[in-house]
Order: sequence, then C-alpha cells, then structure tokens
Amino acid sequence: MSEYDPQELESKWRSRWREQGRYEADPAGDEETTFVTVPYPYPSGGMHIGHARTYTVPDVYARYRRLQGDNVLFPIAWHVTGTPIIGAVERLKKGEEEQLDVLKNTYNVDEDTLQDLETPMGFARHFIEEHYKKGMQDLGLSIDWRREFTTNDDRYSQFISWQYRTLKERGLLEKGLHPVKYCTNEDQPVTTHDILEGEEAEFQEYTLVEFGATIDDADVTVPMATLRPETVRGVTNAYIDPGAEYVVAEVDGEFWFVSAQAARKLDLQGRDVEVRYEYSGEALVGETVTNPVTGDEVLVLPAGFVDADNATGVVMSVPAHSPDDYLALQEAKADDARMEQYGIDPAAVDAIEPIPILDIEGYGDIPAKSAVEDAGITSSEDPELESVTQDLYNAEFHSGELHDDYGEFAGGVVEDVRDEFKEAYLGEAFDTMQEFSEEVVCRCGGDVEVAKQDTWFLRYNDADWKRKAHDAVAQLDAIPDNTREQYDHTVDWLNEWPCIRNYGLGTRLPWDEDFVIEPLSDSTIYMAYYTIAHRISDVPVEDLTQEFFDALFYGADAVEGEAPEQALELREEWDYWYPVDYRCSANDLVNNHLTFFLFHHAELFDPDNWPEGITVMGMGLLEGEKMSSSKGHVVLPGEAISNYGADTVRFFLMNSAEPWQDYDWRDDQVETTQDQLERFWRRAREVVDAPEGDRDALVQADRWLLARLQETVATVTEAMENFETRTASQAAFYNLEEDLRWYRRRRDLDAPGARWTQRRVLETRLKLLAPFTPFMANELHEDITGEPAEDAAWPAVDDAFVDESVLVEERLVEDLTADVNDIVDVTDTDPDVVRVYAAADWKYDVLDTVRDVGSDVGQVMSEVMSDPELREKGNAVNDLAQDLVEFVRERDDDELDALAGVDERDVYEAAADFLGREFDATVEVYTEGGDDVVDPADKADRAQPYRPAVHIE
RNA sequence: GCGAGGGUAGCCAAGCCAGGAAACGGCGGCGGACUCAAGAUCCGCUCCUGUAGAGGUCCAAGGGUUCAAAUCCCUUCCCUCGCACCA
Repeated sequence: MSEYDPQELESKWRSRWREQGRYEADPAGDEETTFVTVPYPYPSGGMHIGHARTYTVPDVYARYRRLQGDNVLFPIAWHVTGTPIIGAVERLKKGEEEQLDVLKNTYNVDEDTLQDLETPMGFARHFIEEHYKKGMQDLGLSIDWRREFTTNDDRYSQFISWQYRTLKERGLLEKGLHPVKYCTNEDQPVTTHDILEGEEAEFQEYTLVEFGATIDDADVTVPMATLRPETVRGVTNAYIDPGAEYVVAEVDGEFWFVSAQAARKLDLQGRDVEVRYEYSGEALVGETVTNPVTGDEVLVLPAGFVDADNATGVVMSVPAHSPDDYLALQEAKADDARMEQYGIDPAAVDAIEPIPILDIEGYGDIPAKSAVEDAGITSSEDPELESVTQDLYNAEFHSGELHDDYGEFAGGVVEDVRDEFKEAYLGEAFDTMQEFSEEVVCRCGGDVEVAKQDTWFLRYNDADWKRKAHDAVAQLDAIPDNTREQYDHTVDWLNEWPCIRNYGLGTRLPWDEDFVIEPLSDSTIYMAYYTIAHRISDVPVEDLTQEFFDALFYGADAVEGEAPEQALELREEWDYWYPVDYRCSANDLVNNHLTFFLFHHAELFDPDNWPEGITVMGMGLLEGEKMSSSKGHVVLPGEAISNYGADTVRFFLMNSAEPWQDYDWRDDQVETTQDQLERFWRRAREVVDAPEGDRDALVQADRWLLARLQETVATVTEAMENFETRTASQAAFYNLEEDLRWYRRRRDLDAPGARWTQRRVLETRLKLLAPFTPFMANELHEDITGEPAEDAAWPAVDDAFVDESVLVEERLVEDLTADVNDIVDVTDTDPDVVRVYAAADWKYDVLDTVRDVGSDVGQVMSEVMSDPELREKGNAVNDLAQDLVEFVRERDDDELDALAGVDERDVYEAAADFLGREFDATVEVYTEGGDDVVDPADKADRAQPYRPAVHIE
C-alpha cells in the first residue's frame, strides 16, 4: 500500500484484530497487569465525538501499557439503569416531534427501525449496537468484547443485590422521609425528564414561624413562611391575601391557619392534615397575631402581593430588612381608605415603624429604607427592586451582624448563625415546610409539588465511612493532582443519598421489590464485575446467592460451610485483575460518580483493591460551542471517521489538549491533522522503500538526530506515564518532525549513514505513535520490520546515542545559521562571502573565571584584572564579563560542561559547506586574532565564546 | 455566595509547580524557492522600530518581593465547570 488510504488500511486492521481476538485478555503468568476502565455509556441516544475522546484516552494508555509488556484489560458494558431510556421511549411512542427529529436526523434512525425502539431494551440495544459499539470498533479501541453486559441483566442484578444487602447489613443504608417532585395530577413522583416547566426548580426549606392568633374565639397557630428565620425579631406586622381561600386545619394535632393549597402541600409532606374550617383571608385581616419569639402583638394587613399558593400563604413583614416589606408598609400607610375598608384604624398602621435587627456596612440604620432610597425606588412595581433586594439580602447574609437582643447569637454574622438560630427554635416557635423555588409543571399538565416519601438512603454521612473514603483518596493517583482536593471536599460534603427510585430499568431493591436502585448507586463497584463477566454466564442465575459473591470477593473463609466452587474459580480472575489501575472519566463526575466509586470500594474491599488512579477529562466543544444532541449540534464518530479516518480522529483528540483540559473539535483543524498524517505516511513510505543503510557510516548530523530521538523517547515515556497525551504526541510527532526538518537541510539523505538513521528514527517513532495512531503505525512498522508495532516493545533510551556534546555543537550551527539569516534579512543583502570568527582564547579564560567566581560582575572583574594581560584590554573585558555573566546564568552546568569540551572553530569549519549551500556563498572560518585572519570590516573582535562574529559581503 | 479551574501575540495553545531568551508548537496571513500552472513540499517573515546579528514595549488590570517576574505574593476585574437526588 503506497498511497495513504485510511479507510482501506483501517478496515484491514479492524478485521485482523477481530479475527485474532487481539485484545481479549486472560490471566497468564506473573507479568504486570493493567486494568483500565471508563464509565459505561448510557445509550439513551447516540455516541458523539465527545464520547470518542473519553474512550480513546484509556485506549491510548492501554496500548501504551501493552507495549511496556503488561497484560492489559480494557472492558466495556452498557448502563441502562433508570428512567432516561424509558422516558425517551415514551416520547417516541407519543410521537413527540422533537424526539423524532433527533432520532431521525441526528442519529439517522430509519423509518423501519423506529418500531424496534419502542421498548426500553430495544431502544438501548439499537444505540448500543449501531452507535456505541460500532463507533468504538471503528475507532480501534482495544476492548475485550467478550465481557460486555448491561445493567439490566439478571446476573448483574444479582451482583448489585449482593452489594446492597451487604451495605444494609453493615448499617450503611437507612430508611427515611425525603422530598421528591410529585405530580398532583398523576399522583406519582416525577423526574426532571417528566417536567415541562421549572426543570431548574430547587427544593427550598421554609421556616414556619408559629404566630399565635384567635379566630372565632379559638386559639390557632398562624405559621408564617420565611427563608430568613433570623429576621423574626424584626417583624412589625403580617400580610395576607384577603381574597384567597384559607382553612383552619388540624396539622399533627395542632390547629393551623393556612391557605387551602398549603394544607394540601403539608399533607403531601408527610403531615397528618385534617381540614376543619374554611375561611377567606379577610378573616384574619385587622386581627393581631403574637410573635412566638418576642411575644409582640402585631397587626395583620391585607396585601395583594401575597401568593396563597406559595408556602403557607401568610407572610411576616420585616420592613427594616426587606425592601418589599418596606415599600408595602409605606403603601399601606398611604392608603387610609383601603385600611378603613378592612376595618383597620389608619393610625395603627401609621404607628408601625421598622425594627432593625442587624447592622451592615454600607447601609443606614434601617437597611431596607436606605437601599430603596439610594436606588430612588418609590414603588413596589419598580423593576429595579428585585436586584436591590438581592444585593441587600446578599449583604445581610454575608456581613450582617445580629443585634444584642439575639442573646447567644448577638454579634454573629447571619451566614454563620442562621442554621443554629433556626435549630434553636425548631419544635417550639418554628416548624418547616418544603417549597419549590419556582412553579413546576408536569408534562401531563399537572401541578408538581414537593412531597415527602419513604426512601432508602446511602449513609455517606457516616463518619467511619467518610474516613475510609478519605483514606482511599489519599492513596489515589489523582490526575491531574489538583482533583484530589475536590474528592476530599466531596467526601466531606456528601450527605445521605437517596439510592432508590419508584420506577426505571435496573435492579430491584432486594428486600422491597417496589423500588429500583438508581443509576449512580448501581455503578460504583461494577468494575469488579468485568473481571468475571465473560465467565459468570456459566453459573445459573439462581446460584448467584449472597454466599456466592461473599466467596467470590472475600474468599472461602467468608462463608459458612463449603464455598461454591465456581465462585472460587471466578475469584482467581478477580484477584488477578483487581484493583482498577486507572479509571478515566469526565470531570463533572467528580462530585458524584467518582466519589461514590471511592466510597464503595473503601467500604467493600481491602485497601489493596482500592482504585489506584483516576484520570478526569475535560469537556468537548464543537466549533467553539457546547455540543448538544437535541439541537443536532454534534459530530458523530462514524461521520468523522469516514471523512478523516480513525487515526486522524484519534490523533486530533489526543493532541489538541491534555485529557483533563477542554478541547474544541474544529473541522479545519481536523483537516490539517489529516494532511499532516498523510505527509507523515508519504515520508515514511520513502524510508521503508529505501535501502537499509549502514550504521557504521554515521556522521555528526546523524548522531545529532539520534541523540534528539533519545530525548524524545524519554519525554514521551514520561508523558505517557502521566496520561499527558498531548505532550507525548506533540513530542513524538511535531517536535521530532522539526528535528527532521533541520536534519533534511543538514544531511545528504541518500548516504548510507543517513539511510540507517532515518530507518532507526522511523521505527522508534512508529512505536511511540502506535498508541495514538494504531492503524497507520502498525502497518508501517510491519512493512519495515515484519511485525506490527503493537507486537514490539516500547523503546528505551539507547545510551549509545545519548550525546550532550553533539547536541550543543549542532546548536551552535543552528544559532550561527539564524544569526547570518538575521543579518541577511536586516541588511537585505545576498552575500557572496560569509566570514565567521570564533572568539580569541583569552575570552574563554574570562568565561572560566565567570564560572568559577559566580554572577557578581564586580568580583569577576577584580579577579580578571589581576591578570596584567587582560587588564590591558580594559573596557573590552568589562563588557565581555557582563555578557558572559548573563550567558552563564541562562545555562545549566551540564550544558556549560558540554560546551567547554567543544572546539568552536572545528564545528564551524565542519559546517562551512552546509552554510555555503544555505546562503549560496563562500564561507570562511577564522579565529579572532589568528595569524591568517581576514577581517575587512573589523568585525572579529565582536566574537564571544559560543557566539562567533560574522561578516557578510 | 461556596468549591475548582482559567484569562499569554489575529485564532488555538506551551511555559507558571522548581523566577533568568519577544515567550515552544500549530492554524491563519505575507514574501520567496520549486512548477507551464495548481496542489504538495521547502525556506524566511508575521508586537513596534531598525540597511549588522540590535533596541523598545509586552503575557487580564493594578500594586509588591527580587539584581531579575508570564512565572512568587497581595488587590481588583472577567470567563468556565460543579453546588445533589438528572445521568
């Protein structure tokens, strides 16, 4: 194959790998093992180029470790747990346009196939086979395909059941009430995907301040909802919507006056609610209510802005700290008629004054007043009010200091004391209820409310468990290293995690089949399942008992009586591969999946089997923008590969950024990459087809290139160890290419020594590139040596070619060439003669002195001036010493030592022919002050050690 | 707001941890070589000034430490990601 035809080349290697089962890995001798994993894909849609990188990073590492002689396992499976696939199928069955558009136009599903997608597993199967699996195979991922499974498989479920029974036995699962999104129309919990409006809504916990009131001669509680419980001492009055429906309901045995909607919500939130009487809001207007904290009696005023459908429908007013309340109070004071209409004495309203409860810098004594006045706001309709309010709330939260009457909380900053303050009154003056931050509507059109449901939690807040998780973080190779603190932070921050859902694919909770274990909770230790996935199918499902997995993971001693033999056989597989060496994953999973992964390993396995490393990956952009399958803004791997070839796609993805950095797929850049690979191919073919050459005929330029090659090998190897795919591929491809560019100028490429050198460089380079562009590299390597690169060994630095002095010598020639070039450029002359003057001997003596004495110019001078011969030269020595101090400072000792062994004049004489060709001129080399020196322009004395003077004419 | 990361020439991007070169590469642009021509390839230039390899001004902004700062410290501004029951 002489033309570069990636499609033909790549399909040939794909079938070869498939036929050979090339990447099927089994326990063998006692060689090193490497086990890399990547989160199994979720096939609720197709694969795009962003996924391609996620899977290529571990593949590149896997291929690298194989070249290093490891037995490498790289498996994959399919995550189908949960509701997204089910949701997608439902939208398809309903004939939703957007969904059909994505399926047909983005993922090219044809009309006939659509009906196969109408069952969840049918849907998943389609995307697994037609997109993910095909995409992965086209990319040339070195996956052991015998081990694939889905998380809906019976045997997998038995494994997950074992995990959850074990956690329950260890007290790490707990049952409790938890807020969920609940559709009041369908009477069931809903997920984000079911929500039409308010997808971003958050759960908010309101504090209910239990004011006392008397209604129809009966004592009732009027719970007023607030997000700022600490303002309770600043309440001057309350507001209610006089036209809305309210009720007195018995809530957990107490009589509460709340809006009709609030009574229903409280019912959903696990309260025992019985509605006893119905009222309109007006019933409370003009009454007084008693502040449970201060004992103050305050007036209830009518207000249209109160929303009976938010929280309890009754709010307390804190005009000193809420711009809204302040303005509402001003408006109430100004509207005597309205007050009278509700039977309220306007004088009583006029008497209401704001009560400040905290101090903040930058605002007056009454912050809400000064905030409103400074902004020139006079009406509650002013659009600027919202941002003024937000600013004040932020300022109060972060820097407001509570007044003295707050007792133990006095002087405290709101941010620090709010929760404690609230805690102190809970059960007495305070209660709580949940509410969304915005309105939420179900796709069915029904109203979604917060409901509390019995749920099972994973107790990530367990102190012992947290400690073990921290230990797992501590022994982890976190790549990049700054992710380590993110794991620690997440471990500390994680609280109880509800680990079940009401419906969806996956594993049923073993002791309560109504619930299914949710996706982030059934994917924490499944890497262990890979080690046995291809053999566990020989075990009948019913034999996969608790004892079976106990024996498998904890050994024969962990079970009473005879351990199942098959379990012990599988245990050997597990022992052989575990632990996971590296898990490669997206950086947005640090906060949940990856930390869960650490938690569960830390609990269920010994430290020896804890994960050894995690590499996180950055986001992919497409032409500078976020990819989005719903907008069709994606590139499918299949398209990219058929346009450019898999090697180009892989190389671009690995080379454009390090794995943890964000990268940008840009078509023009990918095209350039393809051109570069094609150029590489052409050049490589020339070398392959040329005679082998002769190692004994090496000259300076050959030794230089071979020395550079050794540096490259060292750089690439170190980078590969650290997952620095960009550094590695840049060094192996671009940096070496630059060296070759110089080499081609310097050397007659047909000379036997050059032939040998080029072959050696190519062969080594193909091995270095094999993890990145396996198709091309294997093909060329096989052409040149008879075996594919992947069957060879990773190159080691060859000491025979490590040569610092040849490197510095060549550097002198490069510098000289660049200098002459500069002069030619600036003077705009085409030289006939180039004269090069190496520095006089005494100048090297000054250099030696500088090296001995150090960088203090004064000291260097006094040393130098003690030599009478040098003293004669006066200023020239002074200038030189200054320059040489700089020169020495900028170089390390190795380089200076190497330079010290170089005879500059010899180097320039040897390069004279080359320079002559470069500039089409005669090149003459002299030594400054030599007997034969020809120096018409008086340039020679400008020579410095390793910086020859130059004259052109 | 909290946690993490970032702001480098027209664009992408390295250097920053271990201070010492107008600052690696690539793309784009300009000029030249080769060619009938195009493509490919090769060479040079691409912050400002400059007919001798130089000088000047630079790494978000401002201040500081140092003989020396893109790099260390402080302040400010801006951007990205995450902040949970979505996977």
